[in-house]
Amino acid sequence: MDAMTAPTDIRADVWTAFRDCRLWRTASDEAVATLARSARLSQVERGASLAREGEPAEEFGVLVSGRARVFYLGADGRQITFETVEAGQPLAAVAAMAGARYPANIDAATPVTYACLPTEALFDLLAAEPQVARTLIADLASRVVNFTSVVSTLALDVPSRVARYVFGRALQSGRPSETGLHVSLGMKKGDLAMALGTTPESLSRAFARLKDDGVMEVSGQNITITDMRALAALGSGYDEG
Amino acid sequence: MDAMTAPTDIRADVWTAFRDCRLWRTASDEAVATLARSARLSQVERGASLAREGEPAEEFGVLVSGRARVFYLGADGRQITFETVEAGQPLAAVAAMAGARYPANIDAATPVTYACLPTEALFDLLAAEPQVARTLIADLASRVVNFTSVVSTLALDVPSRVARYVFGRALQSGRPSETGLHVSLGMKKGDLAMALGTTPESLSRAFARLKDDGVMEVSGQNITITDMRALAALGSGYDEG
DNA sequence: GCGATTCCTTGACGCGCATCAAATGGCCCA
DNA sequence: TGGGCCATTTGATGCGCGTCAAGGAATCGC
Repeated sequence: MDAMTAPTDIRADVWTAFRDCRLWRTASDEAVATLARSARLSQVERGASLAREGEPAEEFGVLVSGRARVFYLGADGRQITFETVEAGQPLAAVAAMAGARYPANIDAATPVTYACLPTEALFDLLAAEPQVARTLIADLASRVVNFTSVVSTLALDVPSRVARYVFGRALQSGRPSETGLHVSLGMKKGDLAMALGTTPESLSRAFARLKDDGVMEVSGQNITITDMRALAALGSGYDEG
Repeated sequence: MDAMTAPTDIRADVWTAFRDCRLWRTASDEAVATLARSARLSQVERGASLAREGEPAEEFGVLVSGRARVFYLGADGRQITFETVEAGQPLAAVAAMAGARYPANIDAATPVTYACLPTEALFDLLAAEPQVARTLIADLASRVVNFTSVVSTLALDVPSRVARYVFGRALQSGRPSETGLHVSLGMKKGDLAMALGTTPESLSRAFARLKDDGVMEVSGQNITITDMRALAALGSGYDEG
């Protein structure tokens, strides 16, 4: 992706993560290196908590390796996954920029390495390179837009949410074959259930129903879409930003 | 609020709306005036549509007078209100900055006057006065945080959503008395039902239940909170930004 | 004061989903 | 090959909420 090799005083994986981070995509290599140097690295095991709802957000992070899950903890202990964060993506940056408290919880979904930065480091970068602001603003705005899609997804029933998800996967990684469009779910069904704000049981029934209706075939994590038109109609409103 | 009077070539109400707009709170009066001058004014009646989901967002607006409702239209025609926009607040600015399509619909809840601007006008302002970026970023970030609260609210059952709303009202405008904390709902119950993503019937039952449980007394739009602790527990997770 | 409209409440009913419980299937390892 | 563990499925049950329908209650008009 980037021709530049890591500065010798920065770990290669850390450099890659920072350089890939879309918040400051348009920043210079030097500015990114400065940012990376001021970071504090942490390594935690699967299941560890990276942030708890309600704590003041004075730092933000960049995920170096592993996967983290951002979720809201309902009053009754039920949890809804907002998003899954992967290497090179910012962690809790929004709360930090808003100067607010964390609005959600973050857990490590796998063993995770992440870099921690004080919020001010980000504003220092903006002062040094003002053109980065436009990138950052566009990114934040996109996040707001994406959240509206999360909300609207929750307004649909479970089969529709599944249809929307599969349709989205098909758009970005579907492989045609003579029997239909092949798609992989990309995660275990239990995890998918959580990401869609439902339970494994209901998800299973939703797949059974979509199968009965002749929309798709299901075999483990592998899906064959047999009626793309019906799938699109079910997950209606989907648009890929 | 502002000592400055409107430039003579700008309508007083338009100037007030632009000067009050929090997106460029830190901009100079001249910059705001430039912005206001490049705006196109429109006036529509109650119920008119200001933006439709799916249309490309090449302009954004500032509400000069009246109230507008931002809502998502579910597949079955049900609608969920995201927020209510009042005078001096931006309209569809997020979608414009993201360069995306409108993710939601906007209707006039009352007769509305609004000013329309091309997206580039905003970026011109940022180029002229870079310090505005920080304001804008903080505001956008807050919006993202607020959206997470919308999502988490939808994860609660209806009585909890009501409790959360009343609790929030109590924090910002509760008046103590010997019988309890007096609060006004601030809108008709039918409107509140929509704002909370439910129906008037369910809202009515929720109030009845809260009354039975001894949490509050209800009389028209006037609420008397008799058990603040229980109310806070029901609407748990609330935090005032 | 009286009707008309709008708003709110109450009851009955059905649907979708979460929950509990149990059965089935896949996979690794001994 | 057999046992244990986990993911997935299936069935039964109950609850919350939206819907339809009807009955008050408040407000505004004249």
